[in-house]
Amino acid sequence: MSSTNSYLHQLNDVQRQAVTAINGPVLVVAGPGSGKTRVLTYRVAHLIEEGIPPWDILTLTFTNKAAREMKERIQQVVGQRADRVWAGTFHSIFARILRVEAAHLGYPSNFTIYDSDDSASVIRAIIKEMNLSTEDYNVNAIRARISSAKSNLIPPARYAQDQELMQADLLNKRPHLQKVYEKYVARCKRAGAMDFDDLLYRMFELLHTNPEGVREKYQQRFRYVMVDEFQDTNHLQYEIVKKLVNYEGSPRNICVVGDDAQSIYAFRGATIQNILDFEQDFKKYNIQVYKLEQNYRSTSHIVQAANEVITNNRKQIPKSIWSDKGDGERIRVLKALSDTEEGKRIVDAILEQKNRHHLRNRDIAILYRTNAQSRIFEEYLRRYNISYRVFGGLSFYQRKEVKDILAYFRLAVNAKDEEALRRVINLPRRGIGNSSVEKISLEADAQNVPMWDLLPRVSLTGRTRTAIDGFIHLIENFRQQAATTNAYQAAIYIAKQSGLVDSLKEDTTVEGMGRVENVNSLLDGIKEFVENQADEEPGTDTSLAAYIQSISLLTDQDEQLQDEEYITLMSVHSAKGLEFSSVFVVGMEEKLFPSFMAMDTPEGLDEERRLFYVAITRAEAFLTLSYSASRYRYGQMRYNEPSRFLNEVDLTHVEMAGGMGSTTIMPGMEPDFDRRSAQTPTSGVSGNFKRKTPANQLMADPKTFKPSPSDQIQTGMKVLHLKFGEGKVLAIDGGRDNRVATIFFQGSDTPERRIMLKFAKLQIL
DNA sequence: CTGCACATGTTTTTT
DNA sequence: ACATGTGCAG
Repeated sequence: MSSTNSYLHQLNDVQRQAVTAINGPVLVVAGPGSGKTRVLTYRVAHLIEEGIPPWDILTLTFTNKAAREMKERIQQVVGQRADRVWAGTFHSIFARILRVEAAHLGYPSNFTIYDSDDSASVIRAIIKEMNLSTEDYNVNAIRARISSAKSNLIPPARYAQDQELMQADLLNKRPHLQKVYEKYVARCKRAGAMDFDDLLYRMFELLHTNPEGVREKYQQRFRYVMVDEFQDTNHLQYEIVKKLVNYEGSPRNICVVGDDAQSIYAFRGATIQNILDFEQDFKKYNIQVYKLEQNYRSTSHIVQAANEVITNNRKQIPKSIWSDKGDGERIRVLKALSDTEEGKRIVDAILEQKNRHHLRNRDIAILYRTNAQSRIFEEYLRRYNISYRVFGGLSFYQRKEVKDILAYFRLAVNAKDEEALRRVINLPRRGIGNSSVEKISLEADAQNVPMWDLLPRVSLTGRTRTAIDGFIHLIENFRQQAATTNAYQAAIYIAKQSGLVDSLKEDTTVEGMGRVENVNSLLDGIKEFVENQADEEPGTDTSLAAYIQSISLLTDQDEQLQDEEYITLMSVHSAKGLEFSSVFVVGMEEKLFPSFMAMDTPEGLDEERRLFYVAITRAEAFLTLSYSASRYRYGQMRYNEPSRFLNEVDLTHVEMAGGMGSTTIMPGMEPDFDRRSAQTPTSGVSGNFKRKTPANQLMADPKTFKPSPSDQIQTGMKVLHLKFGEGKVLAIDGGRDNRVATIFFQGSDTPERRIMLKFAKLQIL
């Protein structure tokens, strides 16, 4: 039956093998644009067609969007049965299970999920209460360290015994970090709250301690497990997966799909070691490995450039991505003198492309290393009247006014939630100031009870006492509402009675009105939630608690957009998994891309390079890279050198057109503010590139290497190149600002190379 | 307790 | 540049 199924004919040989190998462990290494999602979804569809009950299948992804798309695509093949598959993010699936099993862990089933801001706030309070120096105890650094400890399965007690960790903290002048960690965990617990890491950690704990045989329950439940973006999993996630599938007598029907070259989240604990470990761990169970190497997304120049770039990394799973879509356009490189000029040139180029190639806005993306870079492009896009959308930055749910009202909702659902309590106990002002809150907090800590429980009996008098009693009454009232009416009714009630909306309305500035607007759209969203839930199946949960749960794992990225026509502006990180006809990767400069934070270590640099790899492989047909000689950073003008990554792209893939500003735009559209930036337009395209070199062939010692100024380099000189070693300059040609040297490097497989002197690092010998 | 001036710390961030 | 947090005077 299944062999005649049409979906199998939509796959190439390797893809089909990966889809139909349903028994035993499978590792799929999937290059960019190689049909990874297709394989994953068809594999699930295939399982169902083969008679596996959908509810036996678990697919874990990283984003809600990926999970949703997968469900939709499975549905297209197998229809409604797709709804019964367990498809979701690690966090959402585990949260769902943890709500059911919460009692085993000493948690209420309506536990709150703390986001990163909540976590930071808890840590900040602990540092303050312990009277630790806020200078040495940087909140974000501590949060990262706690997160990393949890991700590596090191609870506070084990942390205390770990000499290496304790020693490192001591050296960083944070000897009490372990104590902060311990308190943090205790506080989350007593607040009935789990942070993002807890959703994983507690899941592991549940399977590990195995109360009343829950482990076996889920092992039998999930007989087929799949993991997407496996290169992004951290140690803890892999340990959970192993608990689920790697046990005595297990069929070990586990399929992981990933690409080591696209691992860009090492900074938060993701490790490609998991891919290597997976191969080892399942070796004896007849593991099958498939490599998807055909790229269906991009033309050859782009794919080959990507291949070249990534070979500069020290470690990787060998693979060769190829495309049969033809050479396509060469990669363009734009140079600008300032960040403003970069903005203008990019937007000019966008206009030109739109005209010449009839691209729609949605075909185009501007990708950058840091979100702060978006502003200048926004400015020009606005001026040119091109619609765009910026992704990333503050999410809707992170806005203050939204968080404030959500805090009331959270409190109505779980009164133990201390972060929510701190947020709203004096909002709007009701005369319960910092010192009172501090007192309650310290007392709660001493007695190890939630702050909420202490409110009635904490020794405060007079006005404050009255205010607190009023607050208790208010929240009790809200709890009542939340328990008896649906989410929308309760939300409206709370918004009014809390006084929050009224106090927001007092601010009649544009921003103030925007905040009221945001609260209103939140309320609209809740209304929609109630209606949708009611539509689903009669009897589904439309409570405020259910609403809070549904949004606490959502981000802005999940927002479904109509097919509006806009240009996409986002960080390279956010662009992973997406594709566009035309991609502009901007800010290709040292210290920016690669980031100065990651430049010092080889591992950091490799990750930046993978990030660049991700960036360029987003492009289907047109790829433009740009850099600027200077830009503002933290309010200060900085001068930057072009990114070393530009050097790693072979010249053959780059458009060398000397086209001086060939980016003419339609007459009459030239904005006059251009005159304000008194910059002369630079001559068109340029770049600094090298020819193909084998990776890891350092022929000069980087420690003693000192590049000479490029304008001193003349014909006949002996020079040293970092990668190619010693060479002789045979000739120099090109314009004054664009000199290209032909250099003969002895012993290289392609001894004669043409190198752009402007940036190439050469030392005169 | 509240409001304002000053100081501080800035990569990326699926959840 | 800019937002967010802390300290101090009223």
